Amino acid sequence: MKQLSKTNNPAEYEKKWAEYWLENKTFSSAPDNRKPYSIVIPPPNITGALHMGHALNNVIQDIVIRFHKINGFNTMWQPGTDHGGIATQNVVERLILEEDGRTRTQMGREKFLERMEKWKEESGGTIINQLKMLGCGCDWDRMRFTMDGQCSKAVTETFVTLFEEGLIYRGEYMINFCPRCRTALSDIELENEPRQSKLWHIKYPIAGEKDSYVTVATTRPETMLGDTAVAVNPSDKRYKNLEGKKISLPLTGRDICVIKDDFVDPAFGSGVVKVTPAHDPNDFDMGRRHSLEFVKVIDEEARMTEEAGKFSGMDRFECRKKILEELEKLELLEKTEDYTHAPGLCYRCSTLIEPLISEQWFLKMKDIASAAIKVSEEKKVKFIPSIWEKPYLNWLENIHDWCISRQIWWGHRIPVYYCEKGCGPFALRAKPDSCPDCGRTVRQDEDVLDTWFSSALWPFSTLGWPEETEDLKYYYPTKVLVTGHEILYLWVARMIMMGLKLRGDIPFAKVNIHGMIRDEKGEKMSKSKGNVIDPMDIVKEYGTDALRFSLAKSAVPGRDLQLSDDDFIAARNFMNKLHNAARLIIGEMEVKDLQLPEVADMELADKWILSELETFTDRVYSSYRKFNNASACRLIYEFVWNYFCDWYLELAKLRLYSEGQQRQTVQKVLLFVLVRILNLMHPVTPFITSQIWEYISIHAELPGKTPLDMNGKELKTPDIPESDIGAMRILMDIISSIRNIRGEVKIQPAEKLNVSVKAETNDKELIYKYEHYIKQLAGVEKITVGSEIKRKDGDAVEVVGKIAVFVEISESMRSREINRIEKRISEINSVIAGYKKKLGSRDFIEKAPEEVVRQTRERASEYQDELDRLEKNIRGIKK
RNA sequence: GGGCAAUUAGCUCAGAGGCUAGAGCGUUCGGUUCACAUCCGAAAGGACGCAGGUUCAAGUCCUGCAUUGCCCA
Repeated sequence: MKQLSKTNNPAEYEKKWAEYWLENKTFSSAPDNRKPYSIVIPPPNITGALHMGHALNNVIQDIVIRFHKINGFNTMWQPGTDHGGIATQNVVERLILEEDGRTRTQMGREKFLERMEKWKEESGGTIINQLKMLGCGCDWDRMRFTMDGQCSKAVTETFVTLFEEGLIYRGEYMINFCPRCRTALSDIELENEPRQSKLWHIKYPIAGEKDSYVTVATTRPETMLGDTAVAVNPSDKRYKNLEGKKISLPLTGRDICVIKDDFVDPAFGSGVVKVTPAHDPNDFDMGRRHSLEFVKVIDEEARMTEEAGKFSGMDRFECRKKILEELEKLELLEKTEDYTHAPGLCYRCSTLIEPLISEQWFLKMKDIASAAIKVSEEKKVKFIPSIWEKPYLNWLENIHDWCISRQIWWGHRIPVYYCEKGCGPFALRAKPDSCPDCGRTVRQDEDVLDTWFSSALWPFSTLGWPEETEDLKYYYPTKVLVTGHEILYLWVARMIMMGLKLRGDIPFAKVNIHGMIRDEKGEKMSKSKGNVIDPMDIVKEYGTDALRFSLAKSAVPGRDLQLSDDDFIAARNFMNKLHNAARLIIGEMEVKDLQLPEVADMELADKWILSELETFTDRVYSSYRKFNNASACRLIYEFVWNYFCDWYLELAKLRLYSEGQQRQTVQKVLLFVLVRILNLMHPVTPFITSQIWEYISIHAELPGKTPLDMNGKELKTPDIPESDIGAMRILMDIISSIRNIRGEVKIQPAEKLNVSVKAETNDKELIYKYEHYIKQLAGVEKITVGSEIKRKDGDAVEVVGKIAVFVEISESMRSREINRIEKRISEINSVIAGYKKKLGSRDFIEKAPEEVVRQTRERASEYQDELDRLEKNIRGIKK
């Protein structure tokens, strides 16, 4: 008989199973007459490697998929990768700079894109391969890439459709420009990080008046060169006198006007603000309201323009220094304060954003957004947990038009063409040979689309849209999207909007939003902090299942996860526990199939564990259905360790190591429970459960080839009378009592005890019948049971309901026993006091439900009984 | 400035208005038992952030406050 090893060794079998699922195409799916259960992966960027966030996100999805597959759904998990626009281009730009010292502009667009393709081929599959090793049950034959032919077609179709409807337009607006990435960013691609900075108070002389000036405060003195006004709040009485006057802008020789605008906060600085319409979003709006001049003094490379006069060509920070020096010399710098503010940073490279005016492509969002608001309000799309609904709605209600053009090369080139003569722009599904209007040569728009433009189409572009494919009909809408909250706006909301707009239906019915991974100190994991845990290191050290289990167990809905080594160790130990339980069961196994014995042949423990199994199964199922994997994991852990192993296996040994009919009976129950456990655990820990399943299959025939191929819940457990469960609990309580005495009074575990039990008829029979349980688990030599049993002098005592347990102890242990009982008595006294107070309240008796009152009375009297017995007995010991 | 969340054992966290508020780790005591020392048995450890309120009954619901974190402007 093949034996399992003494400790679980995941490295020995994990690779085998990962490959098994791939080679057997276990998770391939095609439309059929079963109910579909489809999800789409949040496509990871082709840059970089798997981090804990990916691991968590994908483990959750795999749990969902495996759970539903076990339950008979036709599951389809759409895998793929995202081209990752700016992020990916940055990586390759750095690479070519290292390789041969060239920038992308030196290299040229065509050559650069070739290099990008090559790089994508070489390293683009890293994360996907790691996901395969984690056991992720994607339909790998359906692998997509946001820039492949299929997805690109969807992008073009979308752009042209929206353009034709007039929803996409080109315009000159203030956008966020990253001078390092050299591209526009949408307003949600910024990050704000508080920075220690200064607030400079600068004196602006009033034109034509000697020694008369106003003071403006700014965090960006270099933009003053582009000021075209100063503004005050119309209600600010202090500055009534400025009306009609001009300000002589220092360092430029220009005179600028004074405007009144409600935007100005009279409490900020002096109440006068400088207005730089070309370099600040708020000033831009003011500039428009007051028809101010827009003077661009900083360019796309963050250098000062010609307009900056003698500062022209300087870097923006260098210019700031120079300007401050000069103002100082002119005695125009009134004061400098420390100031903390949170300027916008590029979410890809953390460079300080430069607000610039430029011509970009925008998508009108208002109407599209209102449809997305409606489906959430009508609960057609549900957020889990629901707290995310409000931020989602709030964002949509205040939505801005989406700047979709990017000045980079890696991405979907905007399908817009211009005629050399000036016809157009034309948005077209295919590049025209010549201008549709005049026949001259055309050129394509230089810009590419925002990465998120293509990912917004992901749930249907992957299924063949714009073609009306069978896949699309069968799998769309998908059932649930599993993702983190950091891309709620960037991605989730946009998918819903695009799904509704282009497909006329929601892309998914539910959005399961999980937390973020933090380290043991609660800090965000980041490369710069150096506190990242590489999931692959954890896999190597503890095994994939341990990684998966600890992630799933920590992922309480709506909360961030804090992970430390302890979590992985605990999960590893649990896997080992399961392994060893299986080892015990399989090692002794003679039964050939999954048939439970007749209830009449079962012992009490058998009935008890089957009943508990049923209860736990229901609770685990309900947790899985609510996407509460953490709860499912905790329940499984509790059942396997504290019920099955600690109690049932220990009791099972009695029959397992004996001869006769009962040896078969207990083996049948053991196998049944084990198989159900494997089924319940499989979604979280697919490797070890498959491995154990395989070992079982050597000896016995199971209804499925792996835990995935059968639904353990369909194996019916018999109905067990409540009284049997109660009886088992009494026995367990007696055992715990004896163990408690042993531990507290410090009797060596090896020392066998003599116990006498005072019990009435029914209980007496129960204890007689199952005295071997007590002997086995409490280390008891001899038990005497009777209704007339009297405590012998010096015996230790415990009370279990109506039963009193007496344990013979030696003279030297008496004082410990007295302490123990006295402590217990004072404990019970305070409990009883609580009950008395409750039961003494007329309100409680009258208003609480009858059932609660009855229960409370019962418990109170039980405690009173226990107290009485203990008090009676302690006198005997003290004698 | 607005919003949201969190605050429970030394640590990390669970917790269906109603059993004496739980687990894991850590701590203490005891264990070479034929599945497992990655283990077994026992114990200690808690005004559930503060102050009010609702309720027969509040860790749980409501209000305010404090601290921390996140999102939005």
